[in-house]
Amino acid sequence: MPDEWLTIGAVADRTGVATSALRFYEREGLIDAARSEGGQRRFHRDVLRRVAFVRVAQRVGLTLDEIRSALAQLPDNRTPNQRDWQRLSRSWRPRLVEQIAVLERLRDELSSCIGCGCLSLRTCALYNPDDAAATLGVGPRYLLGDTAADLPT
Amino acid sequence: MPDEWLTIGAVADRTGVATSALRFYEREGLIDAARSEGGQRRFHRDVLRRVAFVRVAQRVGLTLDEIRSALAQLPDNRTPNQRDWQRLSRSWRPRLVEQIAVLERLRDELSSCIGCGCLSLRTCALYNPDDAAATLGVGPRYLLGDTAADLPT
DNA sequence: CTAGGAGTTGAAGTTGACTTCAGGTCAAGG
DNA sequence: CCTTGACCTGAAGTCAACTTCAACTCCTAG
Repeated sequence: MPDEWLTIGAVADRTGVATSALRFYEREGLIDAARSEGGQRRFHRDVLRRVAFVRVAQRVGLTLDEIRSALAQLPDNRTPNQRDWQRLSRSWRPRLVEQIAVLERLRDELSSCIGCGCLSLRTCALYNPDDAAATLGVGPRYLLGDTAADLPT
Repeated sequence: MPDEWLTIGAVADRTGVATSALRFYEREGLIDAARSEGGQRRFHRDVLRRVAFVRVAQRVGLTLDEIRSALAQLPDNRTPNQRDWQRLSRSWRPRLVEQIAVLERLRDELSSCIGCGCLSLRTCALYNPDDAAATLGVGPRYLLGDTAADLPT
């Protein structure tokens, strides 16, 4: 146990993460802690960076499961350095880029759908997200069961 | 009850939404259904459009609560027409645009953070999302508790 | 030395959006 | 008429990511 350990409250203060969440993270194997003689948690300073990593990863959209896997790739024989953290977080970028693309597609489909009487066409890309770009002709299913009579004049 | 009602199974087939979800939506007041003599649900064709609306709204990121509120603005004395649906879905666009902006900001901060040794600076915009652009000087809190000694050489 | 704020545990609760289950009833084709 | 797949209900379960609770114990400032 290093000379300058942190209590759970100190970690909570510094990271802005509730103590209950920190205990939860420990149970989930995302962080770990030594114990005082009396059984209280004593955190190494490194935990601050780990917690920060977890929170940012969550913002990117990773689940705790995925975050745990990512953290497992850190070296366990030494304190992770800048390059270690970089390697992990660099892999988030494609994911973000993909998420942005999905939302942009949705935004654009929404526009064209507003023009087409939103949700009233069998082949509406909005309601048929999976193959929006690919299958604009005839889908495998008549999505809304509309007939030509349903369409606005 | 119109001549051409739909059973719950038919609605499920046409919309791709499970019967259990449809019953749930009815309980939640998102859709409604008449009943047969024997007590089985009989849906008007309009429900297809409503269900489609719900699913697309979910993709946009609305909660069922919000969707219920949106649906409440539809006229209840007549079948909603194209303009009615348009009005509702048009309001989604700013929301989507905002979501996209958030992700783009995150993406860009991630890039610059990779350059700065991700998660190691007190003022890291990544970990301090709320006022990322505003407070690049001195934040109200020393986020990670890092000192100059922690920074990579 | 002691008060009381900080920390401990395991279990249960929360939220959202459903799904699953048990134990029935309905209804349409043969 | 009968079978059988579709449908019914209310209650309970699921999942993720925590929070809350009760009933303690620790530990440090005064």
